[in-house]
Amino acid sequence: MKRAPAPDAGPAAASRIHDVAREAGVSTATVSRALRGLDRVSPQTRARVAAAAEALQYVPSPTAASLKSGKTGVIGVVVPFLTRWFFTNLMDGAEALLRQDGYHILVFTIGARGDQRTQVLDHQLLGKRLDGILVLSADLDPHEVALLAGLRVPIVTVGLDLPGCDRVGIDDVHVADTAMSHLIRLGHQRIAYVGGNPAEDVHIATAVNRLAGVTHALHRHGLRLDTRHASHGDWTVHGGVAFAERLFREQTLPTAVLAASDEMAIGVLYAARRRGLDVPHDLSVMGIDDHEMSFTHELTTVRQQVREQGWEAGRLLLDALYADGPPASRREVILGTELVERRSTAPPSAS
Amino acid sequence: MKRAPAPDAGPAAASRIHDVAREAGVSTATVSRALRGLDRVSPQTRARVAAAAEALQYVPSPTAASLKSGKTGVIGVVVPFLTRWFFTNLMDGAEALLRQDGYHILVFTIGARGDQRTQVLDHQLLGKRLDGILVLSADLDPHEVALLAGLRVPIVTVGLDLPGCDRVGIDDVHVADTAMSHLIRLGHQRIAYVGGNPAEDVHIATAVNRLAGVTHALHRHGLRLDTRHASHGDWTVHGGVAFAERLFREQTLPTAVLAASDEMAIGVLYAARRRGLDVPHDLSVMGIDDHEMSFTHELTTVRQQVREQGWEAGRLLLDALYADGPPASRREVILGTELVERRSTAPPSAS
DNA sequence: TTGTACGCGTTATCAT
DNA sequence: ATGATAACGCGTACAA
Repeated sequence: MKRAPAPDAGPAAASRIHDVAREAGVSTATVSRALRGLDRVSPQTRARVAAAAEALQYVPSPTAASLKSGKTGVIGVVVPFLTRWFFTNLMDGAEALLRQDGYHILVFTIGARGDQRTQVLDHQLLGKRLDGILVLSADLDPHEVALLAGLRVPIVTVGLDLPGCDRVGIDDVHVADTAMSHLIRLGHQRIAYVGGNPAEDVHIATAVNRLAGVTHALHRHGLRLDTRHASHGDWTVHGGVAFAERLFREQTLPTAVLAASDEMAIGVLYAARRRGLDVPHDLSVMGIDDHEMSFTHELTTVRQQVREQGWEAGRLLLDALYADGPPASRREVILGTELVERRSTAPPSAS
Repeated sequence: MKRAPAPDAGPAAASRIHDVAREAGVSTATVSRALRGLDRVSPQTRARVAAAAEALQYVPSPTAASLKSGKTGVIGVVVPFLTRWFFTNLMDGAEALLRQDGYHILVFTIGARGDQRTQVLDHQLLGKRLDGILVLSADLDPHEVALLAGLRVPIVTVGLDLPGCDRVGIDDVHVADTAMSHLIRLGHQRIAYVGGNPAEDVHIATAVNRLAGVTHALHRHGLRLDTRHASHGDWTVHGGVAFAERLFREQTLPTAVLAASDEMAIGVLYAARRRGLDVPHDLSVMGIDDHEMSFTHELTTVRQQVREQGWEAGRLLLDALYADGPPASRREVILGTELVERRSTAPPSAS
C-alpha cells in the first residue's frame, strides 16, 4: 500500500462500486445488479452504469464479492507432479474447461507420498479458499482425504476413487489386458512386466488393476508371470531403465516386456539399446498411455485420452457446482482406450 | 449454502474468530494477534487462544483477511502451455519456492498467440486477485503487457524482457553459439538450422538470439547458413518433423542439423530414421535444452537449468513482495548452460 | 496487555 | 425498477 502512484500512468487508485454509482447517478445496489446482468434493471440505467464503469475502469473486487457471496471462483487442483506428461495433460484439459466458466485454477503439487506433503495440503491454506477440488491421480493418505472432505466442497477425482466423489478414469484392467493380449497374440510366451508399486499406490488402483489385467490375459492363455521377470517401477523412464538392467542380468531373458506406463517402456527401450539388443528382433517392448514421446520411440502402446479425462473432470465439477444441494447420485465417466501398433513389437524371433 | 450439514461429520458450520474469542474468554482482537504471533500477548493468553482455536478447528477466512489487508497470498503464473516440458518445469520450480512462503499459484494458460488470448488475460479476472505475477516465457502482446502492468503488482519474467521487470533467463546467443560451434568443431560445414519463428515471438528474444548465436559461430569460421537449409518451426516435435521432411527434399543435404529446441531435434531424428538415414553416420543432429527425453534419444544438446530458472524467478518475486515500496533497481539472473555430448553427433562421414 | 469499534468493497434483503 | 442498509469475517487504530 505504500507504493506511490506512478505519475505517468492510469488512475492512481482503483475505483470502487461507489464511484461508479455516483458517476452514473444511481445507487451501488443498482450498479451491482446492472453489471452482473441481473433482472429488474431498465435498459437505459444499465447502459448508463456500463458507461460509467467503463469510464472509471471499474473492476469489482473479487475479494469483497467472495466475502459476501461465499464463492471464490477458484478450483483447487491437487496433483502429485507438475512435470509429468500425464498430470500436465489432465490439468490442461481441466483448466481449459473450467476457464470457460470463469473459474480459476489454484495448483497444489503434493509430490511423492510421504515427503513433506502435510505442509502442502494444509487446513490453513485450503480453508474457505476453494469452490471445488479436482484430485488428479494423487494417492492421498487418509488424513489428506479427511482434510479435503472437511472442506465441504464438491470433489472430482481422476484415476482414483474417493468415497462419494464423482470420478473420471479408464478401465485399467482392460487396458492392461489389451496390451498383454497383443503380445501373446504375436506369439510371445515369456513376457516380463514392470508395473506400479501396489504398496505405494494404496489409493490409486492403477497399479493393482493393471497387474490384474496382465494376469487375466496371461491366465486366459495358460501363461503366468515369471516372478523373476516381474517387478515394479516408479512409472518413470529411470524406473524403466533400472528394471531393465535388473532383468537383463537374469539367466533366461523374456522375448517381450510390457511396462505399465510408456515412460517406463521408454526406459526399457533405452536400456535394451545400451545393451546391444535389437528391438523388436531380440526383444519386443510395449507400454501403456501413448505418451507424447512414444511415437518418436516407435513404441507400441495402448492409448488413453488424458486431456479428455481432465476435461470431463472439469465438467463433472461444474455440474456439481451449479447444482447446489447434495448430489443426487455419484457419477463415473470411463473413457475408452485404443491399441496403437508401432515398431517396438513383433513376433518372437526363431532363435 | 443450501448444502445441509452432514449429520455424521465435523462441525456443521465453520467457526469464526468471534467463536474463538468467546471460547477463550478474550476479544477478537486478541485472538487475531495471538494467532498471528504478534507482540504484546501474554503467553498464557496466547496458549488459551491457541487451544480454543484448535478445539473449534478455527481457520481464518483468507477472503476476509484479504479484504482488510489488500494481500491475497496468490501469485499469478502466466504461461503459454501447460503441457510442454519447458513451461511445466519452470512452474514446478517457481511453485516449490513460493509455496515455502505460503503463497499459492493461480494458473493462466494463454496458449499460442492470437488465439482467444484476450479472454484469458482479462482485466476482470485479474483485478485485485494477485499479489504478484510470474510471466513464464509467454510472448505477450502490447495490450496484455499493459494489462499486467496496470495491476500494479511486482512482475518477474523468465525468458523474456518486460520494461522495468526483474528477469531470469539464460544467454541464448551463447547457448546457440556453443551448439553450433560444437558441430563445426566436429568438422561439419553444411549445417542446417531450424529455429523459432522471429515473426511470431516478438517479445521473446529467444528465436532472435539463438539465430544470432548460430550466425556468429558460423561467421567466425567463415561459414554461413544456406537459406535452403534454414527455416523455423514451432518448437515442437511435429515442427521438427515437418522441417526435416522439407529439408530432405533438397538436392544437397547437410551433414548436420541444429535445432533450437530438443523437441524439434527429436522430430528431426524421427524423420531421419523414417527416411532410412543413420544418425550420426549420415547425419548429425543436435538440439538445445536437454529435454527430459533427450537422453533416451541419445541427443547431443546444450543443457539449460529450467527448474532452477523457475526457482530463481520465484525468489526475485518474493524479494519484491517483501520489499514494499518501489524497487531500487531492476535485477537480472542469468543461469549457466552446459554442452552435453551424446551419440547423435559425430564427425561427418567421408562419403 | 487487552478490548472497542470501525472499515475493507461487495452483495442481498427489504422497502419504496 | 431502484435505493437504503445490513451483513460477510477479519485486522487495526485507538482507547483503556
